[in-house]
Amino acid sequence: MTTPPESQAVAERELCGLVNGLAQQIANHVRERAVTLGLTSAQATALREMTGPMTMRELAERMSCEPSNATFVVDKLEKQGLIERRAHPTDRRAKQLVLTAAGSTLRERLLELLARESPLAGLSTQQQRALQDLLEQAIIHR
Amino acid sequence: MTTPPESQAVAERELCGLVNGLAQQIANHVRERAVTLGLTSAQATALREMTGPMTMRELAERMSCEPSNATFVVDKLEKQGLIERRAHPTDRRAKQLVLTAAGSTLRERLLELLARESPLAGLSTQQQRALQDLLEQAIIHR
DNA sequence: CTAGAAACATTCAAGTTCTAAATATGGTGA
DNA sequence: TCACCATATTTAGAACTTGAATGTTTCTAG
Repeated sequence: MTTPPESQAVAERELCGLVNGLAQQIANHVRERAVTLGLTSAQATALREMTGPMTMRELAERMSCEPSNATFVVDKLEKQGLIERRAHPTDRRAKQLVLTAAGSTLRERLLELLARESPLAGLSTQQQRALQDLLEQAIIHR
Repeated sequence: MTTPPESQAVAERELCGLVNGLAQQIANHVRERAVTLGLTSAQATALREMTGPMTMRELAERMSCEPSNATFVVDKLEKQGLIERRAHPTDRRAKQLVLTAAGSTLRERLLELLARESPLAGLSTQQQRALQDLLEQAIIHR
């Protein structure tokens, strides 16, 4: 009992739509929480991804954007005193990004807000695990 | 055997990252195909969502964007002769969007391109169904 | 039947995000 | 050393987004 390739394509299209829909919901969720802290979405994403000291390139990759884009965002965060660009200890080409005390504090509050009413709350822990497995396989196998 | 709420939050954060990652791959996939047809991502999305005559508002919703944004995109498509704004048959406030012959042709080519090397090809048909179920549940229950 | 509220589309202003190309500087290996 | 790669930034231009305001038209409560 195979599915005709025609409706297969339709199903994949709808599935892409669902993935985008959920991603959109997540993005909205982030944005809504971010504005209450005076941040844009990208700034919030950057803050969230700052799990520790890293270079511009690393941050750009974690944000899945171009380095020039990361420069723009970090500029804003630096102006707000949330992040610092230091000389990289071993590579003089690179900068080392470090959160300031204010940045760390704000990051904690952000993570707390993001955890509330998560867009994934409609799924049980088992279902979240299943979803994770499927997404990992989809992302890796291409 | 319950999971501590701490690591639960971490897991959800990672899952959000995966969803965003796959959405990004899909978006890149669309963009790469779109440029070969002289379209931007948003224009391609609009074309893809034009399954038939509809109003600006309907299109905006299908594109999950603001109506003012849809105006911007439709302007471009209209200049390229791919879409037409007609008077709505029953509501004089609304416009009815209709693809031109060129628009229909291009849409077909776009759909064909999008179906090739889909970002979801790493999943079997069963897995795609499972993913669909999970995503629908996540999106609806919130 | 009429006045007020709501819906549709557009415009405008301001800002954010993105790509692509160019630049300056520093590292690396033949 | 010298040619090549990597890091970060700058710049220019475009695309995208939001939010508010506007002009029509429709709906609806009274």
